[in-house]
Amino acid sequence: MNEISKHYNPSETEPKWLAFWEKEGIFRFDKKEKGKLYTIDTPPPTVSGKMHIGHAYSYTHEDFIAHYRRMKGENVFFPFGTDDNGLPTERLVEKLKNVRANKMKRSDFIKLCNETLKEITPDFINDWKKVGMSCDFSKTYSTIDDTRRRITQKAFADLYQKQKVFRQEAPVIWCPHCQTAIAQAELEDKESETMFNDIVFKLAEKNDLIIATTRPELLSSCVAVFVHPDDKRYKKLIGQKAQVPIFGNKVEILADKKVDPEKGSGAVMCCTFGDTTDVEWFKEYKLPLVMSLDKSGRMTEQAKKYAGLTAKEARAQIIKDLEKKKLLISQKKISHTVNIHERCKNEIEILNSEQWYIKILDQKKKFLELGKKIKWHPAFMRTRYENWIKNLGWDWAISRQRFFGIPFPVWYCEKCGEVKLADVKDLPVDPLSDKPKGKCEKCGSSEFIPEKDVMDTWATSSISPQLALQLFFSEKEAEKLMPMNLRPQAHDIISTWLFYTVVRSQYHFEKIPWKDAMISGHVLDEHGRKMSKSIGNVVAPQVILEKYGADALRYWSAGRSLGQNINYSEDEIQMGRKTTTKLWNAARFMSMNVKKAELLKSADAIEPADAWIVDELNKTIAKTTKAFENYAYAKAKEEIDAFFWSKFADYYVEFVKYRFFGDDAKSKKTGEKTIATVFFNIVKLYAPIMPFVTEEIFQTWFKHFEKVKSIHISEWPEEIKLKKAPNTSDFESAIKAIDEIRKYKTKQGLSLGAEIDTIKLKTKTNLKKYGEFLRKVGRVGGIK
RNA sequence: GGGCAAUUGGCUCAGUGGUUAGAGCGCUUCCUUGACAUGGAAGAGGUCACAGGUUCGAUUCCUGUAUUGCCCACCA
Repeated sequence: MNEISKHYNPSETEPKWLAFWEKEGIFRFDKKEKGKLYTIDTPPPTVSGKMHIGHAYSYTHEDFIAHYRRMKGENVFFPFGTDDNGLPTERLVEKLKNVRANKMKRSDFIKLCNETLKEITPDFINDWKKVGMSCDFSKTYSTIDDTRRRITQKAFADLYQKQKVFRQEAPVIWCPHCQTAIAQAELEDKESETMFNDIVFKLAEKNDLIIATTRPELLSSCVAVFVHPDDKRYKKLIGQKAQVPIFGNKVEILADKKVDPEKGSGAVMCCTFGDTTDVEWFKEYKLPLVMSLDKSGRMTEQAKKYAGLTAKEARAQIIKDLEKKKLLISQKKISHTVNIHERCKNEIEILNSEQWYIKILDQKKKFLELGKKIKWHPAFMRTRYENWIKNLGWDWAISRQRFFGIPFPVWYCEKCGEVKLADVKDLPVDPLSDKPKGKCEKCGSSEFIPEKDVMDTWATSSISPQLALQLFFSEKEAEKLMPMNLRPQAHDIISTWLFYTVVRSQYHFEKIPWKDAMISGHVLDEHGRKMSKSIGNVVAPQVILEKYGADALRYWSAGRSLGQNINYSEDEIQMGRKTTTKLWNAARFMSMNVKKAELLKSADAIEPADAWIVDELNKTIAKTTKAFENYAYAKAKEEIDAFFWSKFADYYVEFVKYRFFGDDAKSKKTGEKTIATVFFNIVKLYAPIMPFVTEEIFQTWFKHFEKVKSIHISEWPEEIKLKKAPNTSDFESAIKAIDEIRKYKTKQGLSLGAEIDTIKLKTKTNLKKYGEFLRKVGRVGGIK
């Protein structure tokens, strides 16, 4: 066995087993296979070129569970898909190909998107394979493939028939850069500096009213002025009119409690629309709509002489003009937070436009109830879900004025404007190239205008259970499989993906989407800071894989309990690699001393040391199993580590050596069987966390134990029951005696292998029956 | 401003209403022991963020404060 290297080499082993698993279809899903079905709603990652460390962290978490369930004998449905439609893909393609979507022919751009995806997706998915994900990669889906288009459009039709979607002209959050409507959940905050301007509004009386604003360019959209009803300064002005500077029109002064008397001058102009408060006032006081900004962020005709300027240009010009007219009293620099679009980082506007929405505001209570029916791991994540719902202020806008997405299966009657929905059996359709069947149900016209908008990517990914299940199941079967067993994901998308999936599942099936949700935390750098390109502290999982292998990466990933953020730690990854080496060497030790591994039989008469290690193993199996049942993979890892390093390697291996090198054939045989049995179980326990090294060891030494092709479809360890096992209750004191001998040798500067003559030990327990054991293990001539 | 989480030895993390609070890394000393020096043994090192409260007793429960991370609100 000398030819077997002392060090385990993941760069040789990992590709070998990846190829083996693929070739043998170890993780291929077959719905006819025996075992209880366990279904996982795998997150389809957004195609972004490369897997990042956060992906590696959270995806391995769900993979631990998938491995465990599979070894428990369940038929694990663990699909894989990529989320590759919508704005993120457009952004990526624009970046990679150096193009701008709105400067190209729509069809050319879509073609380019499809081609680019074909180019980059296989490599992208490959990273997921390399970390050892046990998904069925033989059949994957893309959120924009034909089947997913059909499912998505059909689901839209379902919502339409159930009156859960509606089209409405209303204020909507708009990204002038992407030139599309976006949803509340797609906003991010950005701290920015701006000028707070005090501007004069003339009153009928002599006094002027000072208004503080950061957005003077919206003066032309000013439809009212608000003050606080209890503000003594302005109380008597309520109901009067104020004159908008430059534009000269007069607007009413109204009172509302939302005004903060402390802020600025305590009087605020309401524009359509500067912010969400404006929208509320617009609705509440039925104010007129005056839009000064168009969809590209330029001033409209409403802005008179400023028309055509960008908002920024107009702001500068208006400030100049106000100064000239002495209507600008003062300016001060302030820092405030603005909303930006998460995909492009540009400031958003609120515009009035016609969009498709999914109704959610009227069902808040229901969604809160549904959240209680899902088991959250960890439990506190539910609170985040609830907070989000409680604070929702908008229905869910799902239409996007973009190109690369799933089209709405809808036309509009040219004469009366009535919606014409596509026939379900014709789906998927593209209304731009396909024509509707039949006539307008309202007016009988047969002239239609196609819907140009596409759906937002969340409108597709929110039905991920169906997108994935229908890879292997019929539509009917898929519906019956709701709720699925598990939704794994990271915590940052509770307010989007998780919430939206609950919404869709309720509307389509009146069910929760899954029984359990496991929520992973984020990866921070070594010092607990967020990883970001600008700080330069980003760690690429590909580099770790190359350097240390997937098992080591996964070991690190199992290092903190579910839901907690983790600091990136090279030390911990090295610890993972050390563990693979240690396992490898334990296997070498076994193979040097055990010709052919055999398992213990329940009738085997074992010795105290054997009984002790089997007993410890049983405890470890019980604790590890319980931990995995509770998604506590970190706890599981800790238990296995403690047993393997501190009980098995540090003690048992030493306990059994003298038997292997001695003449007592029977004792030797029992030791061989015990070490094989215990180590085989250790390898199995580690398999979910470190699938590669455990497979290597299984295939090399333990394959004959079970008639399976891979450790990953072998049976999960169960308690080992032995009829003739001696009582081990006093064995701990024998171990203490060994510790004493070791201590003595260490103090004397002797090697632990050194033979010594006699030693005196003080004990409470009678250790006579362990006399030979202690002498041999401790290499002592005599013990008193 | 609201919410969630975290705060335990130099570092990264476990853990518990009750005798001396654990592990790994790092550190010190020793050991080339017939699996492994990517190893082994022995050891130093902590008033469990801070302040109150509940309790016979709190690191563990409650309240408040501080710091960090995340989510949300604010954006006139």
